[in-house]
Amino acid sequence: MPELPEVETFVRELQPLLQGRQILSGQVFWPRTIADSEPEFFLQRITGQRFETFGRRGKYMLLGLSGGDTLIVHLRMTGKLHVQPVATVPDKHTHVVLELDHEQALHFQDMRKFGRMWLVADPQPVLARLGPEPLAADFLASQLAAGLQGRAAPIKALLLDQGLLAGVGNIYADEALFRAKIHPMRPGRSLTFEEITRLYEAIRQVLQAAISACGSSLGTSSLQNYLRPGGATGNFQDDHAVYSRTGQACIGCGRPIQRLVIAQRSTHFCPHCQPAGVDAEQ
DNA sequence: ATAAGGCCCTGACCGC
DNA sequence: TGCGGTCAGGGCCTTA
Repeated sequence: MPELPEVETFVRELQPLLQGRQILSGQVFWPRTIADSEPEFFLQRITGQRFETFGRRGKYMLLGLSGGDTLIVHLRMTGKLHVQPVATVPDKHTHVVLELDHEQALHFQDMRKFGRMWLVADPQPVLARLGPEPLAADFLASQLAAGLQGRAAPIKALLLDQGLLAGVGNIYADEALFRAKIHPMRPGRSLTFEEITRLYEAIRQVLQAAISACGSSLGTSSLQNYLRPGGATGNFQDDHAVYSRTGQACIGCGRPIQRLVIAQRSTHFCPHCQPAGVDAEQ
């Protein structure tokens, strides 16, 4: 599923394909994909604009257009953007097509139909609830500590809270907790500052490493899998220490990786390398 | 204010 | 082979 590293990879790889391209027309096949307006209005407003700038906030793609609007795209679980020849017939899971100049088209494909698009003059209201960017130069461990203060929920659940930290999802929450040697059930408020600092470093390192590897592709089919704009897979799944490795040997101690459900999300960890600790309330 | 559970979706997978 | 049930989960909503 696309998290911060996958969205960052999408933005980086879409830029050379889309920059300067003009939107000539469009079609919306699943109206709910357009989050904030009627599809007719969305298409009428986006037509004629060119892709100019390429950014990301959390798991949101921010595609700046020449008319001053921003096309915001959230891929959620199975969303993908692909640049195709204009003659390519959209498949049953393609919900938005934007016809571009140079005989090309941008296809939004999303088997699960959870993905959303917004066309806005000001992105801020859509992004208002997001917490700090974990890779920003001015993001500090003390901010993470402040966010965890007084929170009784398991640290794994808190890492998934986009208001606390923007961009971490199920995969990188598990990977960061393993690297920081923290049990996922630990209440947020029980973490010492030393542990929070370890977690802060682990989050930044694992996200950066995943970006360098162009993200993680884990699905069993091309519809479910995260695939880059050109259809290539990411490579970071080969470096996962715990995610989707239930029963396999821990890379640290050789004992089997275990699976828990926390906040309705599968959670993978090593009970030996990530001990619950005396402070854990469960 | 936080926390927990439901909902949206469809294809893969499992057991019979 | 066919079929029903379960699982996957990000963000938003409701409820306590």
